[in-house]
Amino acid sequence: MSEATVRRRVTSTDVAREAGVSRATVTYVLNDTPGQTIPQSTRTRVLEAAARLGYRPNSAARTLASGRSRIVLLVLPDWPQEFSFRHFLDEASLALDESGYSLVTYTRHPGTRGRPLWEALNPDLVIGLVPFDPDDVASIRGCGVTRLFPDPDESDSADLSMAVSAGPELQVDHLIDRGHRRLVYATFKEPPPYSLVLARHRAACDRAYTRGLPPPDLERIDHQDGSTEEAIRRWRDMGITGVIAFNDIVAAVVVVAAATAGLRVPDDIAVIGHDDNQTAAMFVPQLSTIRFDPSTLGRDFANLALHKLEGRPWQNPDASTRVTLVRRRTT
Amino acid sequence: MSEATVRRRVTSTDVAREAGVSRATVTYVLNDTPGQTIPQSTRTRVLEAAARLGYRPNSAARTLASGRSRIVLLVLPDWPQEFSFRHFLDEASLALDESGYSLVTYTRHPGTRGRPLWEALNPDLVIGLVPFDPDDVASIRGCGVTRLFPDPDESDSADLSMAVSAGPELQVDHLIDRGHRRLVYATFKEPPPYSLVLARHRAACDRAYTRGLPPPDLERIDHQDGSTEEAIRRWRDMGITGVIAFNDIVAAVVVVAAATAGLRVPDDIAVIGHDDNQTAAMFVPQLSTIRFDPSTLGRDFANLALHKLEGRPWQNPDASTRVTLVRRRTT
DNA sequence: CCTGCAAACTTACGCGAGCAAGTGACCTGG
DNA sequence: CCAGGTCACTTGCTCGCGTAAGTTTGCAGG
Repeated sequence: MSEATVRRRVTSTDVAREAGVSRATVTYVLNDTPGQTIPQSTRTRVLEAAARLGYRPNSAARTLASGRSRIVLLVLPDWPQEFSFRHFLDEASLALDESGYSLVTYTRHPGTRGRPLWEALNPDLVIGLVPFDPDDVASIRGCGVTRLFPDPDESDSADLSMAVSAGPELQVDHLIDRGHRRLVYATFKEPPPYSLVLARHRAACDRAYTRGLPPPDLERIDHQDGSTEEAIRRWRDMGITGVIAFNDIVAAVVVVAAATAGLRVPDDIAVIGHDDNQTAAMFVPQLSTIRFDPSTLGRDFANLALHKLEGRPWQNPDASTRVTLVRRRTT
Repeated sequence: MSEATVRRRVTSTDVAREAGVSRATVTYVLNDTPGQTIPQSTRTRVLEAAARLGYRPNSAARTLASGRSRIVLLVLPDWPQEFSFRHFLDEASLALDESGYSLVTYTRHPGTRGRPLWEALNPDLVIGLVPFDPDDVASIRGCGVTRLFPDPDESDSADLSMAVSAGPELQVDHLIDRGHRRLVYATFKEPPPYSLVLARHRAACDRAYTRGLPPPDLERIDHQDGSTEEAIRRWRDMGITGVIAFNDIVAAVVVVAAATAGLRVPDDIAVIGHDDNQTAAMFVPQLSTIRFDPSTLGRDFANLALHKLEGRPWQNPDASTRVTLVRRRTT
């Protein structure tokens, strides 16, 4: 407790001296290294010394020596911050923490100049919610990261993407089941469609195809000018009656514009959102949308990471049990 | 380009061998170490060798040897829901990147168990958007981090908090200027008010005080049950005519509930949001709110960080030029 | 009484980079 | 012709930790 003249960081050497053992013993005790027999008395002596001095291992040194940083880097595409995403991250980082890993999130969009974060962090694993482009893969590999997901060399990309595609599939199914045959996919003009938009759109196209319909066009609307109303009239003239919205905000804009254009929702045109945003239930009319359980998805994610990191058993969970339809008043 | 038998990471030793110089020379060239005289010929030889081999310095080794990680950790009280926050982060990390630092964001809420991220990252600087609680300060210091902000020992907390308080101050001023004398501050019951909520509320209270009004109560509403309407009737009976909403979503809920309760907005009750959310302009009626320029704030933030890291000059920018009032139809 | 073996440690090396302190070679001024 | 100073490097130590390979002690079995 005495104030040292120079506030130097406590190292394992200090702990060793304090406990009256060698540095190696300290490491063995603190890391529970298997294959070492250490009596309880020594063990407690070391642990108490470490606690007394407030020892924190230097993560850089540990990473250098062991070759592992115990960091998982989650790369997010350009991403509107849905409220539920927080729960996803909470759950994922908690589950990873229990196994000694730290989760770091990194929002990266195509235009980014500058050094990517995986270069600064030496992560053991880099996970993208959507596939990486080839440049990024090369960059990640060049930093000595051997584990990444989705890994283009392993063709396992399907695993996590199911969590992305299940929602759009439900949207399409629901609209078809309500009798709609001609559909569009709507998103915002600004910001330009990023990878998550494209991934959801592709999933919707695939689903429409398997249900025997043509793939819905990707329509980019704007909520500033009047272009949305114009688009809606165009859709009506084309016989389109079902709108798959990228998210609830897009859905809200479409619904408002439909009213302005004199169309009745859902009779003339049905709209379904995605994410079950906080505002979705408050909107007038209340939005039909897709809800997913972020906590469970977070745990799924952590399990996948641990599978990649340590080869733990893993089976792809059934996404359909994680994602559900919420029908309200716009379909 | 030949496929090595074992894919080993390229080190500075490899570069040195390839360039025909010693390792020290490589370090000097790549780091532009001042005080070293290196002829252009050698310099290019080293740089070309590094490029040819695809050399990436090992950040753990560098951190260990130099004692600096070049990582800035930004601790957020809660996952940002505001769209504009992305621009803030983009701009901040870009500006930091130009000086060789990486920005890592970390969402930490009070209940979090598990190892905090500053322990795993060895950041050079930890910045919180709102003040840290004492436990966290101790934890951060215990990890060998000497620079943190706001630093309770330096009483400089005012600098960044102005970016937080300017919005609530504008909200209060606007309502007062519109003739409202009795105000409340509204936020959601779920999730429980976190530090950003409390910080904004405190700022509103301070402003009300300087304008000669009693501090507005912090009212926690719910958008699921009917409690909001009940609250609104209560407010009406108390003579409250102005509602300061924590953000635009809260404002929207209040507006909807006011309509349900039979009050006219803004005649019977005025509501002002915060953040100029994407939905704010689309809502019916369109929400009055607070807009701020996230890019400029991001650059301000980066400058503050560089000031803390390297003692660069810094003067507190005038927050009032970064934050503006957007009056629409709810005030 | 000696051998063998496990328990309970310690010694010593290496991870990859930064940096202080050398070390020749060359030049310049007196 | 030599002292002194730059240039252009290299040698060697260090950061804090993980871990393989010893080393000593105690005890059981033959």
